[in-house]
Order: sequence, then structure tokens, then C-alpha cells
Amino acid sequence: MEDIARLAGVTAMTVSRALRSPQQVAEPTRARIEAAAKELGYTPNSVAGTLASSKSRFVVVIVPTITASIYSESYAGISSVLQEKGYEILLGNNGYSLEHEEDLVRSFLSYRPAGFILTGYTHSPGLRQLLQKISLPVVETYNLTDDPLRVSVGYSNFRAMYELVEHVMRRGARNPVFLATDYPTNDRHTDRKRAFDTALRDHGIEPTPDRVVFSDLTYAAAISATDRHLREHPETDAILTGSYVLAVGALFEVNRRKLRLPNEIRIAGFDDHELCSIVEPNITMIYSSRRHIGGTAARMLLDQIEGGDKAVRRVDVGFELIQRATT
Amino acid sequence: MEDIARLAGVTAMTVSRALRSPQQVAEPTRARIEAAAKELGYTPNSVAGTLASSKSRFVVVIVPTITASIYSESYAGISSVLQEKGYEILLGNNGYSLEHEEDLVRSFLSYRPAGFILTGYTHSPGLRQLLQKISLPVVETYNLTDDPLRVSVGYSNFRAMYELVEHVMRRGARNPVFLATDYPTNDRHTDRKRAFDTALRDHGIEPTPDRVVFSDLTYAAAISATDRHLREHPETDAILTGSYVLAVGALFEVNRRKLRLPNEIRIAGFDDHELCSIVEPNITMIYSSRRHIGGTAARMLLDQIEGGDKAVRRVDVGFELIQRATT
DNA sequence: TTGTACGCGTTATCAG
DNA sequence: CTGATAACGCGTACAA
Repeated sequence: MEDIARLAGVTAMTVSRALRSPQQVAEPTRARIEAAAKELGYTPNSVAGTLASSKSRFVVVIVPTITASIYSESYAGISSVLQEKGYEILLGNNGYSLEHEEDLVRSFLSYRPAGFILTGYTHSPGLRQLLQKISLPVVETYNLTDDPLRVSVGYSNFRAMYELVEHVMRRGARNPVFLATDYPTNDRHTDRKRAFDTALRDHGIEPTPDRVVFSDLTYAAAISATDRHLREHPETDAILTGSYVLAVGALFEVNRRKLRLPNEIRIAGFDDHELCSIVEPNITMIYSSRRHIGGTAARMLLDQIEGGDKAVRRVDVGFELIQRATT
Repeated sequence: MEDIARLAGVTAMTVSRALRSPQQVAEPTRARIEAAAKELGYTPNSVAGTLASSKSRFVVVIVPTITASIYSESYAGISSVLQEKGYEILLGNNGYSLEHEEDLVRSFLSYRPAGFILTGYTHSPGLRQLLQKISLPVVETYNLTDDPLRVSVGYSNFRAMYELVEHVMRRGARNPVFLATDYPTNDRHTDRKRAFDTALRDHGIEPTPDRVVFSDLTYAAAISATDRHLREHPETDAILTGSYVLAVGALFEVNRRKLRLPNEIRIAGFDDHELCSIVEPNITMIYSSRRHIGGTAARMLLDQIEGGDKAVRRVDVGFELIQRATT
């Protein structure tokens, strides 16, 4: 900046202003400065800027794992909104561990981020305390709670599962099971599980433990989990899954057994994906746009960062139950 | 740090040392400082540290799109290696546009990153020039070239495609087509295309333009592209694809037409994915671990950053042709 | 092993 | 509209 200032016949401060808030500088001055900057091949130093202003343009985004397509899609939604405003993302994978999440947040704090976008509303007590204390903007995503840290965006996983059970029961199911990954700290899962139990009771069915089947998030694991369960519980007539991967895996196994869908057995799940409308028969799924959740989360975070406190506390983006051939 | 220093009865400089290089500080002093830091709830300021030392712990990673599973997997590989060393990632999506890539790099430069991990070896002239000039560590990934910017890690997409053509020809194909996405700046694609043409000529087949079919990267697009092509060219007896998504799409269409695999027609492609071994019949694919490419790239970057110039120029991670039922 | 002085590249603030 | 001065919080370099 000193060099540019010398070349343009001004001081460094005027250069700073010309570059960050051009309207504060007389047009001829600004033009001279811009020319000088280009001539010298100036690259601004955001690190120094952040230190001087104590305002960073970093946003921390924490997802369970970036390799699951739902999270990479929501990341893409966040990224496209933040990029326009000149924010950069510091991405963390907590691997579904709350302690790891807390560690990540603490370590990212050293970059003095402008805010956080987290997944779910379940966090370690230490993290809740920390985020309460430092009073930085926070958005929680993918699920709704009555008690968000600041604001949250997502849909009611409870209601979605309740509707899904209702749906398969209406379509003739009497013995549904819930096929899901086993991450006890995943509130999307626990809310769905509560809804599953509630809906079953409302139909006079006892939600015994053997109505929940755990599986890793791979097709092979879903296939063998389905195989094992159908062997032990041949009366099963509906499989509800926590992910499209598990739904497709279940479908493969059901097809292999030549069970007739949707009369002998039904399949439906969460997190619709293109594959679900391509497989034969195509699969009934709960859909909610991940890009939209991400984009909305980013906008809500910007509202908190820039807008002050007129921020909305809670945005329900809703969900759709897309009925297809498996029900 | 001043506060900690006061509480521990030392100067800020000693605090700085105690925190960054504990072995330079007498143990009792270090313990006092640590206790004081904990008591005051000290959070280091990496921004100030970066400015003072002009050494950042940011690494810029640029991928075409994070929502494609191959890139999110390689990101995960990069991330797990860099995290151990205390580096953070600034992630950019270039959307397969070289100009966008150049813009991204220029804008990330303001954070004074320690290095770059890029996808492919094809970049805009401006970017090549820039990276040459600033002499920062760079690793190019996913493909090999004789002329890397600094170092590169990946496998020969040319050789892989050549082997794939050889393979289907050996299995009886005479009229192969190449089904791929249409990103002209994607050097993985252009190398595969060159190999496809070369291998065809080596078999006395003219690589006419209608032997290449373009499709978006969705199952639906792959299905309709396959449908269209098979209608116009019913003599087609092998479909080679640039992605598992296209391979699975092609398989669905081939199955729908009740063509017999692998006798009437064959399918094989790049970027093996679990789905390829689950579908019926399962699909022959080229495999190379994306996590491994990412992890290796990260290590090669660290070598440049920390190790000086003993860095390897080129790492060929190789590939496997996994034969399955479609050939 | 610890301390002193200074600089990293910018922006806040107030004066002119 | 522009300038002077003083931070921002830390690390480098050298001295003690």
C-alpha cells in the first residue's frame, strides 16, 4: 500500500479507502490509485486487514462428513451464497462425534471467524456453553428444535417420519421396521426414531427394539442387514430408512428375494436422491432440498453478522413425501 | 498474552514461546504460563500469528465440484492429512471453468496460503504464469503430465483408457462408444479421448465423432443419451464411460432393452464406486483410490512447504481394471 | 532461559 | 476528501 500510495501521490490510508470503500474517495484520486495498484500487481493482505479491523470473513461450517452427498450438497448451497459476499469457508468434519465437534470449533476460533453453521441441534455441553458465552452468530441446520443456540433452519424430522409411517400403514403395512445408521448423537435420527415409535403406538403396535435395524452407510451393509432381518422376521412388510443408500440397499435385497413391491413389502426413506427415481421399482422418499437448506442457513448467518438482531429464529423449509412405486 | 504474562510473572514473548515451542522454556515457567492461559481462557489468535511470521497454515484446494463423490473423497483424504499438521483448507469449486479457477486462486492469495492443491494439469495461461511467478508450493492431482507446474500425483488416464478399450475388444467388442461429460477443459477426459481414438485405430477402427456421446452427469441424462445412441447405432456393442454415474445410467437403459451383457453389449467405465459392484449385473470399472490421491497430494504439498526441495516431482498411484459381469 | 525492540500490512479514529 | 497516528496480537532477531 505504501508503494501504491507513493506512485499515486497519496498516503497509504487513502489507498486503503480507495480499495475498500471507493465512494469515500474523489474519483480522480481513486482512478490514480487503481492504476497504480494494477501496475504494481498489488494483492491485498486479508490477514492484516482482519487483524486491524478485528472483522474476519471466515465462516466455519461443520458437517458430520463431507463424503455423504447430502452434506456436500448443503455445503454447495452455503458456499454459493457466502462466496457472493466475499466470505470464505473453514470446513470441519466432526465424524458424528460431539467431542470432535467441540475441538473443531475451539481450534477454528483462533481464526476469529465471523460465524458458525452447524449440523443438527445436539452439541456437547462444553460447546453449548462456549457458543453461548462468545456470542458469535450461529445457525443450526437440518432439524428444528424449540431451543436453538441462536437460529435454526431445516424441517421437522419428527413430523416427516410420522407421515412416512402413516403413509405405509395406509398402504397396507402392519409390520414396519426402521433401518438406520447407529449414531446416537444424531438428532435427526433420534427424532425420527421417536416419531416411528409414536406412530406405531398410535396404530396399536408396540415399538419393540427389534423394529430398529442398524447398518453402516453402504449398499453392502444395507443389503446384509436387510437380509438378516428378513430371515429372522419374515413378517416384515415395510422398511423405512434413514438414507437413500440404505433404501437402495434394502431394495436390492428385496428384489433378490423376489418379494413383490408394494404389496408384499414396502420401502420408503429419507433424503431422496436421483437414484431413487431410477431404480426399479422406484422408491418413495422424503425430500427436502439440501442446497436450499444450505443457502438459507448462509443467508440467516449473514443476517446475524451484518443485519444485527432482526434475524428470524427459526425457518421451517418443510419436506415432501414423494410417493413412488415401492409404496 | 500480556495478561497471561502478567499472571505468570514473565513477558509476553515467553508466553508466546511457551505456547508454540515448549521445549524452549524452563519447565516450571511453562507450567505457570499454561495454568495462567487456562485460567484466563486464552484463545490464540492465528491471524496475528500469520501476520507476524508471514507463515500461514492455509492450504487452498480447488476441485471442479465438491458434490461429485470422487472430489469429496479426495478432499477427505487431503483433509485428514493436513489436519494432523494443523493446516486448514480453503476450498474452491471452479465448476470446470479455467477462468473461474484463476479468479479463485487470485482471491485466495489474499489469505497468503502456504500452498495449492489443484485438480488436473490444465489451467489458464494467466494462472500458469501466476503460479510460476509467485513460487508457492503446488500439487496437481488426478492425472499425470510430463510438464507439471511443480509436482503431480495421479494415474495415467491415457493408459487406463487404452487398457479399457483393449479389454472390451478382447471380450468381443467391435463397436465401442465413449459416453462422457462435455467439459473441454477437463484433461482427464481429453486424455481418455486420445487413448480411445488411439486404441480404436490400433484395432483398425476409425474413431469417428459419433463414437463419442456426451451426457450430463445424472442417471437420467445417461439413460436418455444411451437410449438415443442405441436407437441410431444399434450395432454398438460396448459403452465406455467417464464416470460411474454414466455407467450405471447406461446399464439401466441396456437392461431395459433386455440386451444381454456381456455378450450382446459390454459396459465399463472410470471411477469405480460401490454401486457398480451392487447393480445387476455388476460393472467393470477402472479404480484408483481417491482418498489415497488426496492424502498423497497433501503429503507432497507438506514436503514442499516444510521439506524444502527434496520433493518428488511425480507420483503415479496407478489404477486397477476391476473386471465384473458387464464384460 | 528470558527479555527488549521492532515490524508484519492493514484499518480506526480523529483532525484538518 | 485526505492525512497523521496509533493500534490489532503476535513472532523475529538479537541481546542479556
